Amino acid sequence: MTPRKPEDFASIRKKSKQSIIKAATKIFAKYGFHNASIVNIAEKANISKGLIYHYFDSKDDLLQSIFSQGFPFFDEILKIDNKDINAIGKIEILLDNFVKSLQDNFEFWKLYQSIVSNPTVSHRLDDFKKYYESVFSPLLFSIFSELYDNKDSVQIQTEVLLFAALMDGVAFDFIIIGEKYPLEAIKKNILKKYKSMQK
Amino acid sequence: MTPRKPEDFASIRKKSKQSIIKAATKIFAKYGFHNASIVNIAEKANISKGLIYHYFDSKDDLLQSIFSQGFPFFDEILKIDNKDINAIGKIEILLDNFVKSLQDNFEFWKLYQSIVSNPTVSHRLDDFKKYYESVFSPLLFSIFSELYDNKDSVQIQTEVLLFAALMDGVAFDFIIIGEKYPLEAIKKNILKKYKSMQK
Amino acid sequence: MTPRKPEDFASIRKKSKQSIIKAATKIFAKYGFHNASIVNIAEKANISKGLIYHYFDSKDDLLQSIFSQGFPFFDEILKIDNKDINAIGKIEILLDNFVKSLQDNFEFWKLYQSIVSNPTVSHRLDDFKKYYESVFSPLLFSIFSELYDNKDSVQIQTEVLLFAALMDGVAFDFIIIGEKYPLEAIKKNILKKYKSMQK
Amino acid sequence: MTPRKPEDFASIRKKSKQSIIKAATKIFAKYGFHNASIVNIAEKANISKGLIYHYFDSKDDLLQSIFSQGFPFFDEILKIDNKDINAIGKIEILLDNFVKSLQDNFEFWKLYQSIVSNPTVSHRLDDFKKYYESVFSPLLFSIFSELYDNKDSVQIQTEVLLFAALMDGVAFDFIIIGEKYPLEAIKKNILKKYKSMQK
DNA sequence: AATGAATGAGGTTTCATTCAT
DNA sequence: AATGAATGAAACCTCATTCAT
Repeated sequence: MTPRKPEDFASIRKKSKQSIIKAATKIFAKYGFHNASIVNIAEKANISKGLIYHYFDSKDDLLQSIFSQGFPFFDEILKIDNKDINAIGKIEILLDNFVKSLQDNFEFWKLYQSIVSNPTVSHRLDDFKKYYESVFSPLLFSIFSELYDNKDSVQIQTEVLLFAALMDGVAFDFIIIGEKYPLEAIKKNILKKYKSMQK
Repeated sequence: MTPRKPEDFASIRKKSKQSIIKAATKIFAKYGFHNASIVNIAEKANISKGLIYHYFDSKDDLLQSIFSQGFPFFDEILKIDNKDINAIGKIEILLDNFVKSLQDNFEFWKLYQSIVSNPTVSHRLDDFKKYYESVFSPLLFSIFSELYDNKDSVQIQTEVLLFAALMDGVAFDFIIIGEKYPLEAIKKNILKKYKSMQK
Repeated sequence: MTPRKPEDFASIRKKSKQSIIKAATKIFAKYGFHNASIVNIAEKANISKGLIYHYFDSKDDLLQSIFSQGFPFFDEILKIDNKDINAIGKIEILLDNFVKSLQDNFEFWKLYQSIVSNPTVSHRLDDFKKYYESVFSPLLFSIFSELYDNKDSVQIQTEVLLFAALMDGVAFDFIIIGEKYPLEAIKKNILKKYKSMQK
Repeated sequence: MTPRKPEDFASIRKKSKQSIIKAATKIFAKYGFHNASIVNIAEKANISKGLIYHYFDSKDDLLQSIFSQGFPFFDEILKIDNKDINAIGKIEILLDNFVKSLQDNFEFWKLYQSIVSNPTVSHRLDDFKKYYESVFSPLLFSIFSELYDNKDSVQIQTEVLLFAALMDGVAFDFIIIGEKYPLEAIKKNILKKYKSMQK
């Protein structure tokens, strides 16, 4: 019965928020933002619905918090530790990270997709998308600049968009089709194509 | 003065249904299925909400009717008149048709994307998706079989999935980004890549 | 192509009204007033719903018209041709007529019952009920006055109410239970009871 | 300050549910099931319409709940404490209980009557009617078996139906006519008739 | 921090009624 | 006389949010 110290409260608070975010991600991913009810989420998190409003201002705020917490998922995709590696090597790492993230954070990306396609709610992702743009595009641009060193920047930009479209498309199909989608085979095929282009 | 004839009624029906479907496609695409209200649609179509229920059983039925009417959009993408053309030629036509359809039926495809990503409503697309599978996959399979005639069927299938992912990704990005997305440049780049692989 | 004479129009009009009333009685009896829709009735009568409003002001008016037409059903129950018959004889005829009417005009009485029990619509029956009161009560009063000639008018009135309750109850149960209800056996039993009381 | 305990919630729930059922019984009885709106009921109960849906799944469920709660009303009619009493004594108690219940639970029986006569909703009473059949019929059968010990079972059954019809008819007329209906006088008259038959 | 009772705006749906032809 | 397209009031129901405890 020792009184809790302030940092205990903070940690409890943080833990509670986390468990709500986790439950909400699952429920939003499963039912879609609109069909997921606050009660669903509360049940999944084993708390009362009132408590959700203790931690989040609104259902919208809860959604936004999920994506605020999602930046690390994104960073992991882009993590290339060895800087000395060449362009193809970087693409390989990128693809590896990407496939891994799709599998590990399936629900998060599923939710992301359903939100980004939903015109009314997609502005909730603006920060996330801005961050994505600010980090992902430059990285890809540098990689493809190295890969095709004789091209002009418009052409490089097209290559970047094409690669991005490919990743988005793979993610899209994987999320819709699920486990049966041969992620690994496709990853290898993509890599092979970029390798063959290099020579 | 003379009472309306059955064919008059039929034409009124057809016209009204079409104008509702048109308005609904726009509104659903703009706001998303759940955030679009029947009143929104009625206002867009300049009719009363009651009339919508005169022609469609429910909001769901209206959505389904939109996709039932969407098969032709899909067929147009796959239309390859000249059968004597080679694999690359077919891919080129396919890409041309695809890009054209994305531009011409932007709202339809935007709606399609938001629905397919929406877990709760996506089963409304089952017929559409089945049709897609039954027509699109075989066509791509035959094209890529010709293109890579030394590969086994699993590899061909992977090529098919890759091409499909590429198209889905391009559609995805175009729909999110809009007019600014360089569809034409990307199309040409894709085609160039497949051409270079052929040799 | 001889032009129709005025009386033809009148007769056509009458016939049309009749067929609507007949259909409406069936549909109202089957679904209840509120759950019966004008479209149901129009379909049953093989006409358009608009035409119903040509003949009747409203759904309510249609209901009222059914009961306005129902007086003869009621009169038939009370028809006792031979005036020289004694009280018991009259009761017997009354019961015979009553049972016959329940069977012949089942739907009408079923509708009557559902309306009379429905607080919101029952005032539509006021005329019918008034007529009932004005004709039925005096008749029963005279019969029971004869049957129990030594009783005072309050006692006679109680006998009248009891007999009425018995008939209402039999009708009620018959309508709910349907064909299986042993109307004839019950009729005979009632009659026997009144006969035994006579002595 | 201290949060509410589970038993507090339970008591709030019980109280609220009861007050809704009470209000709903009144409103349904007054306007009929279809003409009674959820808002009417909420106003009568001095709560919001949302709360009704917090406790009941639907308007239909609310109706059914009323009848689920009505079994005790029914049991009270059949309560005959003294088993040593003879058939006539039992009939007397039955009639007393019946008249008392009609007066005490007027609104409930009025609602019952309007529902049982309403073809579309009457199946909501199936449980209630089954219970009625399973309890009421056997009791009456045993009473009339004792009263007319020389009769065969078909005749006894007819007597049972006749008595039931009489009660239904009395209830029917009382509910329609209201306070002015001389329930007591009629009850006495019925009893006298059965007594006179006994000898 | 925690609960769940209570609210009410807003959405879908029904259907009697009107009206142009 | 006849049709059925078109209207809109009114009903049911959902659910994010508030609040007393």
